[in-house]
Amino acid sequence: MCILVCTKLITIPEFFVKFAPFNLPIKNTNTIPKRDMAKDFSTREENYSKWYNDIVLRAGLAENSAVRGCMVIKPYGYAIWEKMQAALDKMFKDTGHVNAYFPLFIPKSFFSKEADHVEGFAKECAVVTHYRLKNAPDGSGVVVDEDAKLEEELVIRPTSETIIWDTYRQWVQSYRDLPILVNQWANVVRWEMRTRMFLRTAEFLWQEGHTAHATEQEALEETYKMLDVYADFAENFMAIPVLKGVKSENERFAGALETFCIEALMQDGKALQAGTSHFLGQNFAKAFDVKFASKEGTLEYVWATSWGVSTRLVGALIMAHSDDHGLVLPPKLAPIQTVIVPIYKNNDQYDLVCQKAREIKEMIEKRGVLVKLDDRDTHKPGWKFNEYEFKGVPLRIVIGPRDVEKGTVEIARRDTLEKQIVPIENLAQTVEQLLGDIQQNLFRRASEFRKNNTQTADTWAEFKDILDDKGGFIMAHWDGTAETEQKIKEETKATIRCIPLDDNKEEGRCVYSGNPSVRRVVFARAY
RNA sequence: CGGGGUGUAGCGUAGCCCGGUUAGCGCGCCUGCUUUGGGAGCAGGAGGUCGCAAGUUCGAAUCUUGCCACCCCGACCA
Repeated sequence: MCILVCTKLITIPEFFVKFAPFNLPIKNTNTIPKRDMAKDFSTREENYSKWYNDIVLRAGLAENSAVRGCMVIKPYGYAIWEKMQAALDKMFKDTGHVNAYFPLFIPKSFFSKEADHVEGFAKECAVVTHYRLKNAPDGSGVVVDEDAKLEEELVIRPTSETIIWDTYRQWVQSYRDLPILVNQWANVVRWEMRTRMFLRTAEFLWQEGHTAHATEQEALEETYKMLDVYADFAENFMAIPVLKGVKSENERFAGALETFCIEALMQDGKALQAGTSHFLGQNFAKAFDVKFASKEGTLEYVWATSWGVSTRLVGALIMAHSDDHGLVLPPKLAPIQTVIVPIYKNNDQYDLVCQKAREIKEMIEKRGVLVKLDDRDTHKPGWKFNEYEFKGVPLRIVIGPRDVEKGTVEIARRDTLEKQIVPIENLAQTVEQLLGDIQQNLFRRASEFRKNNTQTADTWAEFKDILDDKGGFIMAHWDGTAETEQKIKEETKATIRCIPLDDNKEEGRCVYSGNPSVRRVVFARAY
């Protein structure tokens, strides 16, 4: 499963910009290895979907499992998720949130309480109906014990609003109990028809924040605040520029009054929603009867938000930065930031070089850099180079007998594939600086790409031409109706990704209907 | 759930039409020697109920039927 093959080849715009020479006083050997086309993984241009899949599998991020639509996240992929979790969790705590955990199972009846919400999720819920197995009478294995039918069936959470709001009713009596600023790290299940590793799986990992507030204003502020946290994370950790905006009615979260999102652009010109923050109004408070006594002594329904990002971000990370040599990771999210590969011809050299390598490792680690020394004798240096390149390790340090003699190492950066010889003296500082450069360069490169793939369309013909050509974000006028949006989707598969939060008002005519419009919105084909 | 396709070693595959020695090859794996600054070479070796079940036949990876799994396209979606 999950191995998608594109029906047509997508041209990947060449966006790699030449990187400025390092501002370090060192010789640049700069031999960029050619990609060996005989190797058995795809390029972006050949087959983008396959390229994506090959990276996930070959970089050891995840693999398909025995359960259809579910993946096994392997240690290296999980390590990336853990780094994302660590950064986000800190940001949540820094903005006053605390973690908690709510059950995986939700009583079926909870879903009937909020009409839009059930409408949105009913079609993709896994349901637990029994609680016991027994041996089959004919000895063919185990079967469900029909006598163990649950009185009330349990839904495996597709999201936790219902169980959380049922709980919040118990927690809230007075304005003094507010706000509640809770986040949970959890798995959820949405029974998807078609799945792709990380981008859409039946079960996925995420965090969901659920907050309760006394006033509409405060809840709205929370919604915006968390959107900003996500945008900050995307740009500063993932090195992916994102558009902040509000969703159209069609794309809004089931049960929300307003859904805000960050939208990122992938290298194949498709958009990917990288995070959402919902203003839920009083919908859930009313559905679950969560009221509080205000200072004035009146009984009010509380105001709510929810917000989340998922393991889908790992997919975004892959598609935003990686190249035909494999994964490219931004240093801030790389489980291994620098790998050291020793070169040697015999045992004496091995001992000499590895001893120096260990010293270097320690020196760099003192700066808080995650370093791995690969001193395995079971693989050759060339093999290791390719291995770590494919795994997206930002920096590689190579040290051999000649280096030990001269007090140098070779250092290669993954983003530009450039190599240079640098002195061991101050190496830790060099590494630190290069990691910072790489982080910045990736963001700059992705921003450049987005800029080059964001176009305006004023006519319907233009609109369709852009989609047929290279895709990307299309800024176009829209008459604000769901009907027009639906028609555009049916004809082109492009949807409104968001209505940007910026202030760029501009009178115009809807690209489809010709009706008046006050601003451009962002269209794209999306994941 | 509709339409199409594919199941042969850990992975990728040849053989299938037109049934007939011991099912072949590449990668990977194991052993030994030589190697090690961009995926090492040579020699030897291990590994297969040919998706499952039934049928046709002297004989089935190959033909027939049924089932299962997976993949692709559509509807749905973070």
